[in-house]
Amino acid sequence: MAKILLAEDDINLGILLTDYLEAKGYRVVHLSDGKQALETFRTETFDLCLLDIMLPEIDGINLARKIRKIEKEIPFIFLTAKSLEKDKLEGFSAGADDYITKPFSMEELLYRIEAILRRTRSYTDEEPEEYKLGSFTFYPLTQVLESDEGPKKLTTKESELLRLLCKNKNEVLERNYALRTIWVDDNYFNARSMDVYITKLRKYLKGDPSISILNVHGKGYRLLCQ
Amino acid sequence: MAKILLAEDDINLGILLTDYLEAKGYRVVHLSDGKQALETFRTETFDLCLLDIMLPEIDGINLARKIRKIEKEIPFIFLTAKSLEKDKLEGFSAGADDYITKPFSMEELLYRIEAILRRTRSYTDEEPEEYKLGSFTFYPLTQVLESDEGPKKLTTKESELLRLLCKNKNEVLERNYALRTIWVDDNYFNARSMDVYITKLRKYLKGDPSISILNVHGKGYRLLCQ
DNA sequence: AAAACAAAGTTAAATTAAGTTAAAAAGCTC
DNA sequence: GAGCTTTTTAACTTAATTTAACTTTGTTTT
Repeated sequence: MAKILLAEDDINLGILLTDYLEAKGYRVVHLSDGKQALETFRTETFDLCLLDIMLPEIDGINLARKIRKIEKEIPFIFLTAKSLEKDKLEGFSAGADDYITKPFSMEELLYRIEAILRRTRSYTDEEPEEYKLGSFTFYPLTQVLESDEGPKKLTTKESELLRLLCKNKNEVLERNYALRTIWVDDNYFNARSMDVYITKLRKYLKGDPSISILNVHGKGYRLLCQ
Repeated sequence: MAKILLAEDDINLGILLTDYLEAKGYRVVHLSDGKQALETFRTETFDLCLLDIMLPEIDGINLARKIRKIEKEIPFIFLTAKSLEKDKLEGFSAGADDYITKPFSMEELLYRIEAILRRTRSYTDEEPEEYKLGSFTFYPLTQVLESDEGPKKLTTKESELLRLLCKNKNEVLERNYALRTIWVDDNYFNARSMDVYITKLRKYLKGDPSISILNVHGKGYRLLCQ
């Protein structure tokens, strides 16, 4: 299971988070200042960093920059008490993968952690070069969907959605899972946006009647194919 | 972390800058006149100089010229209260890497410092001699892109952009990161300029269909190659 | 089973991002 | 400072994504 570096100076919150995440099966190393966190990062390997923005010694954003220099691919989630836009911008420029404003629910945080680990793993884990879908072949890396008619270049969003459907071929891909993975945030508007993309994918795939994207009401979608 | 020489005679601003940059993890040595700054530069080593143009004893521009004689490669950023064009011109002729007009935000300054350090460091870090891109070979140091057709000399901007793409081969190179690294400032016009360079690079690389520069809408570019 | 509600589907418009090409401006070199 | 290259600006085009408005389908309530 994933190993998480938690840098949080509020001791109570830190312990709470550690206990919760450990209960969910993660390994958590909790440090209460930026300097210690950096030292720890140098000597151990982690899958994800959970950094408070306001930290003694080295603040979260600079800590992230330093960590990024050591390991380019590691994902960050920033925690912050203030919902200041400025922080948010700075955070993203330091390479934040996500951002959560205090107070937040443990469950919300867990969702985001899982979404990020899924995203980062999915590309580092061996990604299939191609998916066979009836008379179609989908190449997720190049974002191309090939049919008898010839190749069709997909947009990023189309391709990511089709990729998730393929990974869960013949099983239910949950709406929220997809939204969190592709759109990060599963709000109303992103959900509408996803509807539009489902329509587009159905249109692209309608050449072969053995392939279809079924809706499972209230749950998600099932990509059906032999 | 980088060590910065700050020459600023406005004591309040000097202290403010020193505190801010130290909080961001830099080591800062603050001097309030040109003579002291030069003396200090002779006895210690720095990674970057932040010089006010108006300084007692030796003004910022002449200070820069003297410092350049001691260390040829050191980057400068000039600070000035007046937005006088004349100053700007003189500053650049003295070898300024960047220029910031008071009043400026601390964040703005930080961005520029980071962009410059990235640029100057990236060349001292071990840079690959060549990148293999399908049937192309790109030599970042000599700025040459070689294909079956023969070698093509790239311009500085073309080469730097291709270099960043290569460094992030098969992953997303973020637009803003590239803009800040190559163009220093990620404003609208520089972004348009970068578009132009992407078009140029695509044209140069179109000889090999296995190589392509994919756009990831709202994020950046992905240099795709086997 | 009709009404009420919620979820999903469709289509088009609006918005924002990116692509292309040419011309203008800025930098060099001799 | 003429003649070159490089870079930026401009004008315009195309494309990706989101929003909106409206329709259909499924589920629950009474």
